[in-house]
Amino acid sequence: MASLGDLERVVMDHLWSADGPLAATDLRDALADRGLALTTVHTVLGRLQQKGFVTHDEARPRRFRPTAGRAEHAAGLMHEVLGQAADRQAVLARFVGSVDAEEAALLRRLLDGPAPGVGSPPPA
Amino acid sequence: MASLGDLERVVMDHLWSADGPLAATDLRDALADRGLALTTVHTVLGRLQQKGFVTHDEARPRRFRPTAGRAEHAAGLMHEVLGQAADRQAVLARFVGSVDAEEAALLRRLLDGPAPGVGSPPPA
DNA sequence: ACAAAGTTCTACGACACGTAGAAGAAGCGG
DNA sequence: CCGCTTCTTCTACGTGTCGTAGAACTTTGT
Repeated sequence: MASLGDLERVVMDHLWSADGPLAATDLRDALADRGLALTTVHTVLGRLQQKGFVTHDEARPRRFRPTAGRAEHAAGLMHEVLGQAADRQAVLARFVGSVDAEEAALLRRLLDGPAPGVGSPPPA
Repeated sequence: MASLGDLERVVMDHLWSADGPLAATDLRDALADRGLALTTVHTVLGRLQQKGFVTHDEARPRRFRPTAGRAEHAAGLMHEVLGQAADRQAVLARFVGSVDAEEAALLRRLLDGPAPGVGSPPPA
């Protein structure tokens, strides 16, 4: 999985938080604090598209949306890290050993049976 | 946590796999397939040191060793990913939902009680 | 003390990323 | 239908990181 630059990550965050697909102008406005030119937003969106993180529809003011939800993305990264490790057991052991009690409890619940309501809803 | 370049990762892999600390020449020899100059190895080691991934002793042929074990590193990365996520529950749910049965069983064991023999031995 | 080996300093080319101008394409009000 | 505005694409530049290594300096062994 390709990695994200700073601006790329910020853009993805906005897309993930958004209710629906966003146009480039929406993002430029959302990132108004950076005072970015619209073309800059487009360049970033183009790169995100090349990397497979976003897609856009065919309608004319292109609307972009993430190809995977924020949680899927993060879980995917975790898997990637785990997959690269030679000794997955050891990694999982360290990982489990360092999660806090609350998360441990959550993990137990998740392992004992797919938690209803927190399944795998497709991204908005 | 800073990220690793390709060569940096290879070097770390060697250090992680090694029994004890390695000198620059050991690494040059271990990476003989790349035909790297010794100075190249030193540059990489210097950058790894700056990033906090390795330390060296004071003895004259400097001997380098990782500051954290391979598993600690991977687990740390997983935590980093998880920590950045807004909705940690959702991420954990996706993560657990996509590990294979064997790993799920391992996770359950690890959560139920620290697995003996796979504790947290400090890196060699 | 001298040669060999090790270490540090500095540098360069390639590439990713933030940034944006210029040019082309599409839609809209008249 | 037509020009104006907006959107999109193409291309480019500056900076930082990384792989790479030469040159110079330091330490060690004999």
